[in-house]
Amino acid sequence: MMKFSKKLEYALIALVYMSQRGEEQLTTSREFAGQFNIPQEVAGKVMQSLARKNFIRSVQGVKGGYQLATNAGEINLAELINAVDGPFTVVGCMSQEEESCGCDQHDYCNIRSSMSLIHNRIMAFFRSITLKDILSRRIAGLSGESFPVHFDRLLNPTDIK
Amino acid sequence: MMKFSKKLEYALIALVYMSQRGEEQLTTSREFAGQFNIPQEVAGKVMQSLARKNFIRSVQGVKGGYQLATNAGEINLAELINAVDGPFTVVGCMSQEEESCGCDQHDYCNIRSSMSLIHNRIMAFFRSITLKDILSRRIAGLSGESFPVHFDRLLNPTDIK
DNA sequence: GGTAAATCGGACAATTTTTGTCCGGTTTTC
DNA sequence: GAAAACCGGACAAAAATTGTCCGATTTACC
Repeated sequence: MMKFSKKLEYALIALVYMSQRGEEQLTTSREFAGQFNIPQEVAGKVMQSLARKNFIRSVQGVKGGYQLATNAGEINLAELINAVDGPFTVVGCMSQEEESCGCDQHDYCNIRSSMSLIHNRIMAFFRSITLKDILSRRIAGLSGESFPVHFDRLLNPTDIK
Repeated sequence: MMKFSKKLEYALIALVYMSQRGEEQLTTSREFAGQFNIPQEVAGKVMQSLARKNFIRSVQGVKGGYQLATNAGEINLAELINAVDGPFTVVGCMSQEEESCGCDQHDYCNIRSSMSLIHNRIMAFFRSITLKDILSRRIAGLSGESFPVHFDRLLNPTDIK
């Protein structure tokens, strides 16, 4: 429940992978798929999504491949989710117009305004996480202990638009 | 993608609904289902889940139904998700032991530690939202404007266990 | 004591979403 | 011109979600 999609995982893995080999390096979807045991076609599509949003640059033809965009480090998780999975909604009626909503019955959406709030919060959270954050967290290493500093700014109320 | 499940929605609606009619009031699953146009059996099962975790109290037999537990207001969203949908994981390998993970290949989990961090953050966020919060937000009314004060404490680093 | 209304709980069916596959096209290097 | 790459649509398979069915138990009331 509420799991990240595989496509998103693949996209993150790809971006991290490409970050870790030089900026200039070209990576083919085939190579990426091989390295991480991901179905080639799927890897291809994910990278295409990333290219469409200019998170990475595609080079066609033999000797082609993908290359990290300049300041890819600033890509945030919200953009990434949107690029790869389409719009994120914690609850169905988040995207629609005020009244339509799809859910029936009178008192319904009991919950709507709170859900909207939660939705905004999570969006703000995702917006605040950049690829650079993800990268540097890994460099900082290890799993168990206390909370790394550069995550501390996440989700303060002013982030809400 | 990453949507809350219907069961969770139903559970929230139920708890809010029950909160809004007196504490002592009994609510049958049939009545609840009717009010909100939810399939009876589903409504029943959701309420059973809630009862198993003692979020609500069940009274069997004719004239039976469900009753809000005392200080139900303190139930938090994380508990609720767990009760209704089972354990929450942003990414597959979150629940397993260190090594098994399920994902193959060498460099893999590129991403693991960052995902774990994100997972913890979201958990902390959900833990910090109580039923009371959801309720009062609704009373505070309206949608558009600035952020209500009682949500401000969410997600500061010390929440991480 | 029997009947009806309610909670329980398991098995299963239907639907939707996610994930992966296939195939043909275009671009470019050699 | 052939091979290796990106591109993109249609579709198939698998998994998860959602909903249905059925029978059992508990209890109020006649």
